This record gives sequence, structure tokens and C-alpha cells, in this order.
Amino acid sequence: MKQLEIFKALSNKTRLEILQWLKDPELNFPDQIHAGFEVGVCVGQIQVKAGLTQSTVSEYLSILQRAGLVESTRVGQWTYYKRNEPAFEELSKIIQSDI
Amino acid sequence: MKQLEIFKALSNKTRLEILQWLKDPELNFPDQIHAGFEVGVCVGQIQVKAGLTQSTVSEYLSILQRAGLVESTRVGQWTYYKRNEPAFEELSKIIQSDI
DNA sequence: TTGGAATATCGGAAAAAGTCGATATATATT
DNA sequence: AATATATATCGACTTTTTCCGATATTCCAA
Repeated sequence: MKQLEIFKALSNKTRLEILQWLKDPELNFPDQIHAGFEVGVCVGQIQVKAGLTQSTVSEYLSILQRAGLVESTRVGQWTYYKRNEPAFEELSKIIQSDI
Repeated sequence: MKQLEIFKALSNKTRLEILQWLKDPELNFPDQIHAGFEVGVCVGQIQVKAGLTQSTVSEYLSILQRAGLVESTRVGQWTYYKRNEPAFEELSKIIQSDI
């Protein structure tokens, strides 16, 4: 069941916050310098904002990615994460019809 | 955060199944005899279908209720649970706008 | 008013998730 | 090639969740 994995990914305060921050990267990550925001936000920036260790945030981001809620792009030594908007639209529909 | 409680409630295979079963009580609980389906389905019927113990299913139903996803009606010695449909519509909107 | 049936609550064992520090890997720079 | 930086992965510990059996509560029926 894919939806179970999605709901588990959403069952954590920090992960929900990360998703919300990524809705407006310019506002929430003004310090990012190595890339424009089209590719997303790098792990380090998210880590600082989350106030958790690097390993934890990296793990959280892969949980979100495995659930399909974000996607990543590697650029040089940075990995940028951004929201996968179609997944949220789909989830909204799943709730209306399948759940 | 209310939405966190909702997602936690949805992060369990059996609880997701219960919600789906309750979408069509006539189909999924044909053996219920003590009441019509307007009030919902009693705990015992859900328990048998879930294949878990009575205490576990009772607990699961209160988790769903605390999250606002179902509501209960006591009739005699039975407690009937049914879906709270507006909560799902609201959740669908939350995902479109807040998450 | 006593016994039985349905549900709720409690306490605990096992599994899963959260979180960290240490280490590994990948990439860039010198 | 050596070093530095960003990210990923690993192992361990703690907290939370899952799920059970036992017990308590509520309501009905005899």
C-alpha cells in the first residue's frame, strides 16, 4: 500500500515543516547561495533550519522522497530537494476517493 | 498540530482498512443485525473482520475518533462507529493548501 | 439483583520510528 | 594526490507504536 508509506512520511512534525518550508524557498531559505531555487534547497540549509543533526535530516529527506513527496537533484557536492507537487494533488484525490 | 494526529491515525494498515470498510457497511458487514447502518457498525463486527483482538480494535477506533475521522453512537450495549465524511473533505483541502 | 454480553481501559512485551555520533562516499579545490 | 566540504549510511540508544491478555465498566435480560 503506497498510501500507507505516504501517511507515515507525513506523521512527523519536522517532516511536515520541511514540506511547508519548501513551498516558499526564497522566503524560508534566504541564505542559499550555490544555486537558484528551481532545483530546490540543499540538505545543509534544511538541516540548519530544522535544528536536527545532518544525519537525521538526510534520513528524513529520503523518507519523503521514497514516499514520492519530494524529488532530489544532485549538483556538484550538493543535493537539492524540492516538492513534487503532482504527488500532493494525487494525495488529495486519494483522500476524496480511496480512503 | 491537528494534522499530525490525523496522519498518525492514518499510518496503520488496519485503521486504513477500517475506514474503507465503513464506506460501504452493507457490503462489508452483512452480518450486523442489531441496528440499521445509519448509526454505523458496532465494534464487534469490525473486530471480527479485522482479525485482531477486541481491545486492539477498540483502541484503534478511539484513535480514529480522536483524529475526528469517525464518530460513535452508543445504543444499548453497542457502540456504533461511522465515518465523519466532512473530516475527509477538510483533509483533502488541507493537503491542497496547508501541507 | 445477578449474570451475561459488548465495549473500554490498563499494563506490558515486542517491533518500529526517532535521533544521535561516527564513518563512508562523492565531489571540488589546490 | 591530498585535503576539504556536502551528503549518505551505519550502529546504537531512546521513545513511540503495535498488539495482546486481563480486568473494569456499562447496559440488558432473566
